[in-house]
Amino acid sequence: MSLAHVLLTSLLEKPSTGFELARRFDRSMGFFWNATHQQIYRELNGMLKKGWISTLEEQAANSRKKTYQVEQLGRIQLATWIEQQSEPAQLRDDLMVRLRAEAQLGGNNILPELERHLVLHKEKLGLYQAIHDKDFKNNEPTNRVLFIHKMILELGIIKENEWIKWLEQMIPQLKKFEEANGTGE
Amino acid sequence: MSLAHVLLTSLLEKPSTGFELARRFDRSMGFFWNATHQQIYRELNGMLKKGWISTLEEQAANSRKKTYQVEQLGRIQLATWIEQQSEPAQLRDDLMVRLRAEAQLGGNNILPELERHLVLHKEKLGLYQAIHDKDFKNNEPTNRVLFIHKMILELGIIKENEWIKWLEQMIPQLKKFEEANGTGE
DNA sequence: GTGAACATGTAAACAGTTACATGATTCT
DNA sequence: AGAATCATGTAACTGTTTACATGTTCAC
Repeated sequence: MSLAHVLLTSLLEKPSTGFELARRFDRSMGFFWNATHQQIYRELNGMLKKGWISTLEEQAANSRKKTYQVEQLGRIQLATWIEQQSEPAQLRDDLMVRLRAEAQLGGNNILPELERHLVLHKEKLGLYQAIHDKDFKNNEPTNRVLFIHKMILELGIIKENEWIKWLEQMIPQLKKFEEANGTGE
Repeated sequence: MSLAHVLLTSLLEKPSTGFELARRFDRSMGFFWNATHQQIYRELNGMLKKGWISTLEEQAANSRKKTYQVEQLGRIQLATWIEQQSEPAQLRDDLMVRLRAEAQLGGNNILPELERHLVLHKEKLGLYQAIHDKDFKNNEPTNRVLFIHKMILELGIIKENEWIKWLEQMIPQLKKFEEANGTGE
């Protein structure tokens, strides 16, 4: 159950509404965890009941908007959770399943999807690099928090780069097999 | 719902029992998809009901063992599914959540977990490389199916390598922050 | 004032994990 | 005969996704 802890971390950085949290997931946070707004609201309600977080009082009474902040209980929970071990995330990659299925079944129809993914990975890389340029430019952070954020971002960049390299090797080689097999299938 | 299609692909390669499928997941298949035996049995029963797969008749009547094979309906399902688009798999990485939480909360307690993960990734890399050496040695496969299997395996190797490189950069730098902060606390 | 973006929620369906239980086969 | 491994299953729970519904705020 990491979602609660992602949210706690995010709220520690800045008290926020559920909506803001969801949006932040689409940015920096999103490349190692993501969640839909429904999941987030449910989790926030749960944590509110357990007393891990609370809503800010100052809110206008006529608004539905609720800004959450972390309570002491939430901090303790997060600190306890950090100590726990977890196994490396296991891949669950639809594209690899499709690729292997297509290999078995034939049809030579996987190329457009590979090319589409190449574009998507390039876009994501561009986004990450833009954040990197903006936040870390050329100076090495002396602050431990910033250093960790930078390293996490760089891991994201590395992963996108590797995907791109792999796809750029895969696509032309599959095309060769297609040619070798003749034009008509 | 990819699990069904992973199983279909696996069964196309070779008719198998649920147990055999589960075991195969721990090997080559497992590095881009994995499932517990309970998931597999449930899915197999579901596909059996839908007529995508069937059991071999030849089985001894007094055994509980059931060997499944793909039916025409299953092939059609798989072929249809391959055509569909899917978004790149999104990461869900506990370790990154912990790292970012620890950055925010302090405590300098994440290093042992990073070192543990480094060992795990090295072990996994060793396993993949052993499979690679065994199956593909030094000769480039001319067969399209084998070529795809090789490329998928190499993607796994690349990913483990990148993790190792990243962790080997991260760990000493975090140790520096620890030292800079003094021995106590 | 109306449309876009902000903001929150319920309900149902689907997928994945954990705990528990049991039978069959093979090896010693 | 007993242990290890092979093999399958039920039940309960937890987590995730999708569809649907609705109210609020801000800019034009």
